[in-house]
Amino acid sequence: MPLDRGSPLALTVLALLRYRPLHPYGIQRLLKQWGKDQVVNVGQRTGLYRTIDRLGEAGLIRVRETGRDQQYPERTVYEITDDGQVTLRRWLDEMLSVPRQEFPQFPAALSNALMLAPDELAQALERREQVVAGTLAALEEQLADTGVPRVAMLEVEYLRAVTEAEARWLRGVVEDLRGGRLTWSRESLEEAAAALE
Amino acid sequence: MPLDRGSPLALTVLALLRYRPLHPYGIQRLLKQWGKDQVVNVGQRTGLYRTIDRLGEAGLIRVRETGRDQQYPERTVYEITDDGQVTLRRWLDEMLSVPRQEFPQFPAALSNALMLAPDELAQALERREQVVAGTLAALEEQLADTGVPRVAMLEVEYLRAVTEAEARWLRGVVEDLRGGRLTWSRESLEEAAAALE
DNA sequence: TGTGACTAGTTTCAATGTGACTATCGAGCC
DNA sequence: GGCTCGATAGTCACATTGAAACTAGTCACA
Repeated sequence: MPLDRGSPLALTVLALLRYRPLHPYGIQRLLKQWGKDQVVNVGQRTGLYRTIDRLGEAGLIRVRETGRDQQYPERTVYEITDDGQVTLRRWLDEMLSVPRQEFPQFPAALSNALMLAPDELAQALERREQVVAGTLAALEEQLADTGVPRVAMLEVEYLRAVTEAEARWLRGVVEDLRGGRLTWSRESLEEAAAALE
Repeated sequence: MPLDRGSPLALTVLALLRYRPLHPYGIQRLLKQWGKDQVVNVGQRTGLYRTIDRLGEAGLIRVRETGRDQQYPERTVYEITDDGQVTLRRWLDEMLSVPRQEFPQFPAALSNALMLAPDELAQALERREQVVAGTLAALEEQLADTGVPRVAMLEVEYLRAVTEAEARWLRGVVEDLRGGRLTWSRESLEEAAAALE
């Protein structure tokens, strides 16, 4: 059970334990406090506990101590092993350098856009535009907050870059739809489909 | 079992069956032929069969006929139901208009960039740059191929937009790393971490 | 004494990702 | 004839992931 692939959560847990031994709940709190909940799914604790179990079985982390600190329930504190340190580096390097084929919902949905009438599509994309503009603003705000070294904000920079591209693209398409520069009809599409097949 | 959430694959299968009743293997072939394998995971057939089962149980598709055409193994041809038509519209609208929180690997990895030395990070990101440049070129090529109406290429347009943003961002960061405009040391980071906690 | 918020963890169910495995048919090779 | 190869079609098994519900103790406060 060598655990050859690193999930975002597993990577982040390992990295955090490298910084300091901690118990699961503490990991969750610290990750949220550091805003990592933007990029890893720490919301559902189930996933966190399962990840920790797997990391333990693979020997990448181990129990350091277990005990209680009067007012709190029992806590199991984990620490990273040497094996964990090595694996962490490997995972990080691979996840950074090799883009992984993922299948987000939006492009898949877009690829069926022709099912809708131009006006319906415009409405749906406008609603998306609103939300995306909101998250973009939030990202900008985070970047404006100085005091944090840039290297610790790279993921926010990256997210801003791609979110901005999405927002811009959405604006363009909606304008084209509203301006009639992008249209289609059932007939024209049936021809095209027939031609493809 | 009303199946309230649509996965990329489920959406695409429904959409395809709306266009024409077909058997699972045929669905896979046609999706690949239409290049949908870029945006939905049709590579592993297991997922496809399971999706079809679920769609059937939910009453969104039904068996139209099952039989064999001498030289081929037995085939079960499915068709979409009225319920399926309605659900398809609902899913499509929602997937287009409401961005779903997803957790891709790259941002999660990036958020641990400070574990590496500046030079190591630069190397990893350069390797990524290469690959991303390649996929970007492939997307451009698809878009240059005229003959397909624009509405049928929206997902490619979108992917180009965000991929281009990623490529540009990567170039910028690598340049800053190589030029020494983006650096850090263990000490400076420990201070920052302490301040955050 | 009750209520809500925080801490900590478990259980359950559904969906996804991946790889390996079985089996049939037709075509070409020796 | 016997052989392999590739396309067709489908199944099995296993691990991971996502989301929600459920249990339970502690603390603050009214």
